[in-house]
Amino acid sequence: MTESPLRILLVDDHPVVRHGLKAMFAEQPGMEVVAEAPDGRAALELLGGEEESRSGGGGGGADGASAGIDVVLMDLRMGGGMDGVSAIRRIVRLPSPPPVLVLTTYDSDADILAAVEAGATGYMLKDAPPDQLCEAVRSAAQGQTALAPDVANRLMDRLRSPRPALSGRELEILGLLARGMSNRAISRELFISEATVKTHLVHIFDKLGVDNRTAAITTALQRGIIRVE
Amino acid sequence: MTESPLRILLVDDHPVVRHGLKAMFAEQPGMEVVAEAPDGRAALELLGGEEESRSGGGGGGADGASAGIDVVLMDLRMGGGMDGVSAIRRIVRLPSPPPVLVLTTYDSDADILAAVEAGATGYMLKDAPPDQLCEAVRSAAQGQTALAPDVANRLMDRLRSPRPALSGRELEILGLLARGMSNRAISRELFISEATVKTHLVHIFDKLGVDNRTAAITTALQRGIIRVE
DNA sequence: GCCACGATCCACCGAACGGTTGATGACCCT
DNA sequence: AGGGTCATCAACCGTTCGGTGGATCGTGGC
Repeated sequence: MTESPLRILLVDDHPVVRHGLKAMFAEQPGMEVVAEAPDGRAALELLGGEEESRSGGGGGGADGASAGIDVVLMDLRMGGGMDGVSAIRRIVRLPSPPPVLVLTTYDSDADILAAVEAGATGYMLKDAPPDQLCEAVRSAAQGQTALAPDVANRLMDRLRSPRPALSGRELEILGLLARGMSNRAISRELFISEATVKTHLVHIFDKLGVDNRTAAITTALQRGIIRVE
Repeated sequence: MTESPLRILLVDDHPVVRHGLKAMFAEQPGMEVVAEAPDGRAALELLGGEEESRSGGGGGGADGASAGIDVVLMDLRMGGGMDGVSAIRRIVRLPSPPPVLVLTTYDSDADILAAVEAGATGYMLKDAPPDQLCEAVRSAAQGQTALAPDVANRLMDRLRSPRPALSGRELEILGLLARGMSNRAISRELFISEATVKTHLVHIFDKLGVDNRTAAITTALQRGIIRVE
């Protein structure tokens, strides 16, 4: 149906993975890796999105933002450079943005939701078999959602039993909690009273379905609400 | 110097990564991927290590255990099948074991130490540039240690400021702690008194350099002493 | 305007936690 | 026999935490 091959932009900080995907797509008819980037920033530059300040232009070299890219394959959590989610958020704001298919190792709620909310067209895991991956890329290129089975299940679970979302302040306190800080220490850090910290904690425990701070940390980690490091 | 190419066994649960490594080594003269496995169990079978019970043999088909493999490239943390560390532990017990070079995403203390202690010849990270990787494979094939810079730094740090090791019981209690259990719950789980739990906790805090249970969990996670999931 | 929600604070109380000291038995190594 | 480590328990005490029931204030939506 389409005559020209799908032009793919790879964004992944692992040279090995980039190499593998490139080789994999090289074997597939109608798919071609035309660009690579080790992080979000480089990807945006390739897409012509780094020049946001140059508004109103349009007579530049590359025509438009898509810059000859039909689909972006994007890893999350890339060391050093721009985060995958931030990159997605920016890419979808480009004039005529290419669809972004996330390809990552992690399947935590936080990663999935952040990516989808940022505007990802699909979410695949790196342990997927090659043909599933190719199929997903083809779907994504046409703008259709492509989800790995595990990811789809997680989303369905979430819809079935919706978790109450933590407010911004609660997330902030949860983060400090996970650093091992006491209520008093948190209160001083945020310039609020200890009583307020306790109130927030009660709400956090409530929303997470736990009854003490250690359990709050571990369930938050499990659900990917917070992260170590 | 060596005339026949290095024969490599890849062990990784990600098809993409296997593909990438294969393509990468195909470009390198004197290196060749001759076998692949998605997990430790499959790797052992390829190496002829699944028949441990056949002791005293030696006149079988394949000569010895190495089965024509010069070096094993092994991921840790593979979904489903046998863990990478367990696989290494078994491989090095084979009659004439090939060197095992670990290639993984994670650089936590726990992973590195477990792998080295299990008998890994080297430890590289997946974000390493291809030529560094090839160099490491060559070194490993000759039985020489090959460490990624970050990994080497971590090990040196550890040697400079040796951490007191947690005892078995302390690790057990730390694990339960990280599940959000109270002292009383832990005591009931382990059939010991609450006083004993508290004593262990004091020792754990001491060794980790913290002063409360939440901080204990997070530093233990950071150092890779315990893991989420 | 009113209502919902989030963020802030207060007071009280019982339970849990953290720190200390001290003690016992088991085991291993020398 | 002695010294070291580990695991076990006890009593005590001050601090922190968790739970409850309030209260005020601002923002944003209907």
